[in-house]
Amino acid sequence: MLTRVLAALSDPIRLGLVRLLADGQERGWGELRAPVAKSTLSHHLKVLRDAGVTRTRQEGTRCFVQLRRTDLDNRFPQLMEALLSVAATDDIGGDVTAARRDAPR
Amino acid sequence: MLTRVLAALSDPIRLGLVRLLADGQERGWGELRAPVAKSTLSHHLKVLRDAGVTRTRQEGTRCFVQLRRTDLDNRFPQLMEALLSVAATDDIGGDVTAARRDAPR
DNA sequence: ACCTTCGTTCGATAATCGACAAACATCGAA
DNA sequence: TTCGATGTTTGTCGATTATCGAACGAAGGT
Repeated sequence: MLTRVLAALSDPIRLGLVRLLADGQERGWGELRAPVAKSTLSHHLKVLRDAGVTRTRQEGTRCFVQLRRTDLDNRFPQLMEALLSVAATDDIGGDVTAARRDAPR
Repeated sequence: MLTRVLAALSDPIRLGLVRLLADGQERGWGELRAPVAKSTLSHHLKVLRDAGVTRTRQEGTRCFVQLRRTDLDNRFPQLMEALLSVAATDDIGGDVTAARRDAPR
């Protein structure tokens, strides 16, 4: 549902997460750095997952998040491109980053 | 703010209103037909106005609503185009219509 | 002046949301 | 098997949201 996706992306932190994943690279949950508690981050990732924006893969005790770019592009042509472009220009969710893969939490 | 616009458009009724106004034509408030009370409709129009999506012109005792298409296209290139295309395909907010200009309320 | 129309604003209510800490579940390592 | 690391779930808080009906204020018409 389009409205679901728009609601999911109408939060700066979630949009920041999407920006971070925009290169198509899978990211480890533990790499993600956002100015919220981990339970809140888990919540945001669940919202994105439930809206069909991201996919989560579990591997042992840790999991990896990925943007469902091709699915989104099929269902909502041009939308992510337009969105990511504006979000980058305005640096929305710029406080969401990724730590080095071997960085301590 | 992008997130503000996304939040504004994440409601089916508001997206329906935007679809209705997508042709650039100005519409009389009284023409608008949505399955909500008039106070609720007023609220939705205020949300769209405050997000910079629409403009309202008052003329005497009635007012006219218009999509700020060129402003939106300048600020958020390609966004409305992508959004309106998907919304049309999925018929989101299809229960929002416009009555004939001389129709009774 | 009075009434009507039009849209906004005001409460009220129920639902949802973002945030946190704390408890929990799972899995690998020691 | 005990421990530690990793995410999720739960409970709670305050803020926001969608909705309604009713009251309101501004114009215009009678």
